[in-house]
Amino acid sequence: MAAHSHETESKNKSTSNPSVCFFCNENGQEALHESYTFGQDTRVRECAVKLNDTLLLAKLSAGDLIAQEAKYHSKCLVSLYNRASRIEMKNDNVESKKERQIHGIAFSELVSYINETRSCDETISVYKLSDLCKLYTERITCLGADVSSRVNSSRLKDRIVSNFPDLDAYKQGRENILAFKDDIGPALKRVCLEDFDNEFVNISKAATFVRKDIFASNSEFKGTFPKGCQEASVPQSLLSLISMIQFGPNIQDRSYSQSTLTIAQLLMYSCTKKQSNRHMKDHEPPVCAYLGVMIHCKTRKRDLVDTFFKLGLSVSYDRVLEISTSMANDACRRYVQEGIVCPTNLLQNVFTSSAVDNIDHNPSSISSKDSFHGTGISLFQHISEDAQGVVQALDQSETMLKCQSKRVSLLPESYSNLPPAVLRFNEPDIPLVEGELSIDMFSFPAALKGEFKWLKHVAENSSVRATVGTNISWSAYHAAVLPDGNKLPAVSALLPLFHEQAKSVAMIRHSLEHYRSAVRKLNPGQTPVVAFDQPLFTVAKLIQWNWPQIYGEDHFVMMFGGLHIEMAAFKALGSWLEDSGWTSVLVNAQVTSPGTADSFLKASHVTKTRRAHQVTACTLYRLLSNAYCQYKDVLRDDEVTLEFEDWCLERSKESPHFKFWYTTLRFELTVLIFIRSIREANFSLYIEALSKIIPWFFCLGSHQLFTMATNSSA
DNA sequence: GGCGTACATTGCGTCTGGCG
DNA sequence: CGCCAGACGCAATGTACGCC
Repeated sequence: MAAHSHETESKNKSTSNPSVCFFCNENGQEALHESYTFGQDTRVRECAVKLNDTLLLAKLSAGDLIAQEAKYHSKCLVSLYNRASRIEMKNDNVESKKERQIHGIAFSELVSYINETRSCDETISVYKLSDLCKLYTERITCLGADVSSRVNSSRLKDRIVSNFPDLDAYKQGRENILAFKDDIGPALKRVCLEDFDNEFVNISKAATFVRKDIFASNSEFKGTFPKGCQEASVPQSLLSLISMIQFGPNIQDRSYSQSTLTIAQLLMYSCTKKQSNRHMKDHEPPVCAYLGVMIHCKTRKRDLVDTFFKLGLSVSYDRVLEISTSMANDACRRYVQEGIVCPTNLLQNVFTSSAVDNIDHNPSSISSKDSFHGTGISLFQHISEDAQGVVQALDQSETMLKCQSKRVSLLPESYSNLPPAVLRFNEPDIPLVEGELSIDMFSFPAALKGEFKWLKHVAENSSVRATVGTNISWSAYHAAVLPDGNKLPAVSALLPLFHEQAKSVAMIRHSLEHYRSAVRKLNPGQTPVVAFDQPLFTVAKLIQWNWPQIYGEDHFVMMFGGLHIEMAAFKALGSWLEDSGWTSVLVNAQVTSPGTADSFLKASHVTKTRRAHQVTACTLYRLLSNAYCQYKDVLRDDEVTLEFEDWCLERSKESPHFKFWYTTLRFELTVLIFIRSIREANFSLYIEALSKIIPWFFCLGSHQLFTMATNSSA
């Protein structure tokens, strides 16, 4: 292909002394040429490698062509080049179709460029072939084609001239110049008058070119940020230009960095037709909309959004409000259409549970006039590897309806209107539990072993300074042990809040109703599961027993919330440890102050209490294992060594003191397992741990809790 | 007189409809 | 699409009043 161009480069010269051709080893009829240039040598070597011609490679290994004073037939050389290029063609035949397409696009753009600049009076309508060639090559690179083989300029010239019949090619030295016949006169005159800066013309040409692309493309914000929206929102030429400015023209990979995308979008946003600061609504790239909405969402500060807007980084505050209103309207419209209030981030075909709680917002302690006692309903979805869930099918066509008013439309009346309800019986018939409550201890023993492993891990590692990677703390250890598949985060959503206080029959009934319709939509066939705190749980249970046909125990599962069970368990543990000297131990060991230690007994601060019990468990285990080691040391040879657990049981029989603290350790670990079962969303472990804890509620006087917890485990 | 409570005032910022 | 004025909301401060 490019063979002839090289042919002309190397000055051919017939030699006087007849010898043989380097390639065909014959003298032949034709004239022999001598090799003069290093370029030729390298090219021949490349071809030899490509063709895998061992004979030729062996000859070449003796030295370069010039040093060997090699002579050749031009036919032989050309045939070598052609064979090599054929191989090359075969290699990228798949790509060639795409390449040809890209060449076509680039050429058509070149033609339109010539047309445009010709009609424009400001620019000169004389084109250097080399410039056009450069532009063409650049455009091809932009479009992602390979330009390792040079663009053939004379062929390009022929193509251009055939497109423009009145375009003439002139030769001036080595430079080819193209000009329209009619324009020659004015062009020459202008050249004579102006000594313009060539580079600046190039810049302005590039700017005009990219600007045209910017105005041709459309990037209206549609309310969502789909994948790849940043690339899609800006023209390819703009991205290439910025990328070239940032990193130089030779970039290897075709993906753009975020900074390139951002700059391109900002440019796109601030391009205006006239000299004004008015933005166009159909030129609103994702980054600008995102920045504005994000800042407003996180800080709620008008000033910040305004500042960003004035700096040309984000959309205006007005626009942010408009976007948020139309998004809210969009959601409301969908809710009204479906008759179900179900947030769009929830997935379908995933187990969905919910929690109902009261919201107390009491900003001023002086008067509770402005305080807010509302109700919040949250939905939770537990995704795992085998239940990934599907995104809800939404009609994207109608999203972001143009709304004139900035007022948010209303939620469906079925949601916002609270139907009144009162209990029919204050002491309803409580249905008996059918069948017997049997719980197989399926995973609890393994979990207990896991806890002991943690204790052992702590005992082994706590003496040395903790390095990165040794997870001492209870939660970090178990998180590290957990297989990766179980670490997917849950999806959660909050339904619109209610002004009504939660602790009323009407409100609870209403929330049950709406949660149920959401579950029917998201995961049909699933039994609804709702978690409550203590006061609400009572109301929910009463509702369940008053209307067994609608909310009966076979229709709904009411759960006592995990946090409250945990608190109750710690309280039980507190009353178990009361007056045992546990608090004074904590104070003497300078773990806490006396006041805080006392608060652990009542579990008023859950996190602190949990931590205190974790520390206690570690210490107890350490004392235990020390004692066990001593026991093994003094053991006589003829006695049977007891296993750790058996030894513990044996010791418990002998010493009440030992039994007390061993029981404490077991209880603490059980509570920790319970907490872990919630965190790992392990339902069978939850049931088992709860059934282990419930007897404690019974023993330690908290009768109400006993009933509630039993209810929620049944 | 000190303290606690209820209500009014003030300053600042956001929301909203309307205008150019 | 951008800007503006008035409405509205919130929190801090000021003031009046009753009780011990």
